[in-house]
Formats: sequence, structure tokens, C-alpha cells
Amino acid sequence: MPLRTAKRDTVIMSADDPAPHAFLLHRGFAYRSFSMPDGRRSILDVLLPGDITGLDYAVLGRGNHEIVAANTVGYRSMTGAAVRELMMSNPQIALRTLALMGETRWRTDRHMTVVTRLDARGRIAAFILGIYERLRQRELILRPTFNLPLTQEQLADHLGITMVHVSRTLRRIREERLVLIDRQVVIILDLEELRRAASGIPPLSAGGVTSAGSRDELAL
Amino acid sequence: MPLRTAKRDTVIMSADDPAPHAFLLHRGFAYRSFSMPDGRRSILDVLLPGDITGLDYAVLGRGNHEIVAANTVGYRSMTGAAVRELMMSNPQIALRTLALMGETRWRTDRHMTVVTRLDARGRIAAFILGIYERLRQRELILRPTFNLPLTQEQLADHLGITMVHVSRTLRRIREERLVLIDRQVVIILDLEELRRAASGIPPLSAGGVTSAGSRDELAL
DNA sequence: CGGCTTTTTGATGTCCGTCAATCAGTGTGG
DNA sequence: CCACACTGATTGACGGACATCAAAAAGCCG
Repeated sequence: MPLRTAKRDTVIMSADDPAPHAFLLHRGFAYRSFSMPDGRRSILDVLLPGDITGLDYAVLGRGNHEIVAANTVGYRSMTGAAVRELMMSNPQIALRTLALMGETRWRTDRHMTVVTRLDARGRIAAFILGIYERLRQRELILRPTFNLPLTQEQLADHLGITMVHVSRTLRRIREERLVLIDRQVVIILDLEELRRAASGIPPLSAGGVTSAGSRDELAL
Repeated sequence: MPLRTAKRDTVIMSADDPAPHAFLLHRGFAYRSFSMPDGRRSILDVLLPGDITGLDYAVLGRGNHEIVAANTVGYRSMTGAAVRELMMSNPQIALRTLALMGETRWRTDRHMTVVTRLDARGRIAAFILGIYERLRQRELILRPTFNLPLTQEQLADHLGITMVHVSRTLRRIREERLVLIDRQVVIILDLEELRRAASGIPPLSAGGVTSAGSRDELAL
């Protein structure tokens, strides 16, 4: 599968696509979002380099959600048919795939908990932590500093609060000297306190079957 | 795998289980929940007869969430090893499994949207509708009336609001003559208006690979 | 320099949380 | 059969976190 690129705000896969693809993100950030009939939007998941998404939907053959590039991204895609073939040809891959989906599930389960039980400050803390841990785990960063190419409106749609309140809350954690966020630059100042702000929600590291292995073998 | 039963509030699988199982629910309601270090709880998903859960976590080999019987349930369980074996032996099953997980994903994606973008009234409307549609689709009910064996506290933990507010909101939709809820009996009075209250969030019916086929072949 | 998007800030209202008391339903044992 | 305990539901009073409306400021780009 060829490596494609897309610029910021490009819809990589649209919501009504009758034959959804699976994607492996190589470079940049993207997100998976769902829009309600009245126009409100929910950003279901934020995708980082190395993430695979849509294997299940590709096999199911229905999407409902769209995938959008948050900044300039490089990715590969795979049709549902190709996914099927791959899984049929090598059962080992099917297992890896399931494990991979387990990781993703844990991430969304965690996010569901964050969004239903924490206030704005806790949600932002947990989100920053989550991104940090994922980048760290893939060794895309070495220190608690990274680029976060999301607008505050996108953050709002992910965390279930309004843009205005995101802005206010960011100012607050900045004043508390937890995290410095200026534009798209995130600098974590006090990791311990940040974890506390997130009410001690456990880290994402699944630890196990995780990471490179699975992804490489899927060879998208 | 033998058919087991469990009474209300029984923890079928605990959060720290080092070898999580997959489950097929035969009878009754159950739910998947996650508890935060400070004791707050999030109910991630409500499971109905016919639902399968935990295939991904079983393969991944880590859980984090627990599964609890909401009333008296009958279920079968399968070890991670058994799932692996099954998938290796018959790749066709792996495909069905992925499709099945696509359905589940769509359900949780929908719920994420509901919880992040609707107010209490909308959340309850969307939840009632979702349960109704799922029961209907499996032909467990014929009319817009069913038994919902969840306490208001459990509802609260699922919808991300407080028990008290659940009570108030239920009263409100009762007064609006949308839905009659007394104890565990739910009677939908005005389906159209209920859909509107849920801001027109699309139904759960995946329509496609759905239903019996996949579940039977997994033969838990 | 315009014209755009994104962020910030203020003022005001409201949905929902918290605290606390009451009430209804269920089960238990004397 | 009734007192008692216990869980779950209901209601009121009050405060706070967050939404909404509106405007201005700050980046960003051609």
C-alpha cells in the first residue's frame, strides 16, 4: 500500500463511506470524529504516529465516523477486502489484531471514564497525560514536552466541554504551573501533580503485546 | 463451555484478573465497569442477552475493567487461550469476531458522543432508545416496553451524571409523557419525541454482518 | 496591510452537583 | 404480624462548574 499524505483538516475517510478502510498513521496527528445530525461533533479518539484504526469497521463494512488529519500526516490505508484476505491467510495476524484492538479499547474505556467522571481540569490533565505516555512509549519524545496540533475547539469536542471553557481551564492549569500550553507547544511542568489532577487514572501502557511487533506484522 | 449463572451484583470478572475471559451472555443484563482509584465508578457498557464481550481483552491478556451481573444472568465464558486456539484453527471465525467488535465499537462510539454532547435528558433518551433497539433487534421484545434491571445509581454511573439528577430527569421525561419508568419497568410512550430528545442520534442497528450468525459460530 | 482563524476575557444565566431529609419497597427476625 | 434495618428513590435548598452570548485581542497567511 502506498504512503499517502494529507494536509491539515483533510477528511481522510468520510462518515458515509460505504467501504471504510483501515489506516496506519505514519506521521502527524489525526482524529476520529462523529457528527450528530444537528451539527454537534464528538472527537472519539486522537490518533498518533504508529496507531492503527478502523480494522473492525473495515471488516464490518460500515463506518459512521470520519477520520481527519489534524496536521500534515503520512499514512497507509487498506481496504476491507485486503484486511479480510490478510486475516484469512495468516491466523497469527488475526490474533495480533485482536490484541491491538484490546489496547485501543483500553484507551477508549479510559477516556470514557475520564469524560463521565472528571471535571474540566481533570479531563485536560488526563488527556495531556495520555498523549504524553503514548508518545513516550513509542519513543517519539524523550522529555515531557511535545507538539499538540489540535485547536482548542477540537480539544473541546474531544473532552465534552466548550471551547471557551477549555481556554479558561488551560489558563488555570498554566497558572497552577502544572502544564505550560502555548499554541501547540505543551510543556509538562509537574508530572506528579498532573497525575493527581487526573485523579490518579492509570496510565495507558498496556505493557503486554503492545507496540511495534503487532504493527509491523500487519504491514499496512 | 458450561452455562454458568450468577445473581445480581455478582462480580463475574474482577478488574485485576490476570487472565481475563471472554463472555457470552445468555440471560439477564450485565455491565462492564471501571473504578477509579478514588472510588468513583464508570459503567462503560451495558450487556444484553446475546452480547459477547472481552474477546479483545482476553487475547491481550489484561483487563482493568470488571463485569458485573445486573440481575440474575446466565452466561458462558472462554479463556484467552481458548479464544486464541479458536481463532487460529479457523480464520473465518477471526473475521466474524472482528465484525462483531465493529458493532460493539459503534455502540461505544455512539455512547461517547451521547455522553460528551447531550444534556441529562438527551442522555437518558438516547440510552433508553439504544436498549430498546437492541432488544428489538434480537427479538427479545415486540413492543416498546421492557424490563431494565438497573438502579438509578448504575444509570448515573453509565451516563456521567449523579443519581439525584437521574431521578429528577426521569421524573421530567415521565411528566413530558415520553417514557414511563417505574422501578424497572420501562414503557416508551412517544418514540418519535424520544428520538428527538436524543437529538436524532442514529440507531444502533449495524444492519450488516450483525446478529445471530457471528454469535452462533463463535459457539462459546 | 487586510482578512481569516484561533484564543482570550467578561457578564450573565442555568444545568447539575452536593448536602440532607423523607419516603417507599423489601426482607428479616422476634 | 409488626418492629426494624437496609437499599433505592424522591424532593428541597443551595452553591458551583460550566454554557451562552458577545466582543476584543492575538496569530497566521496571502
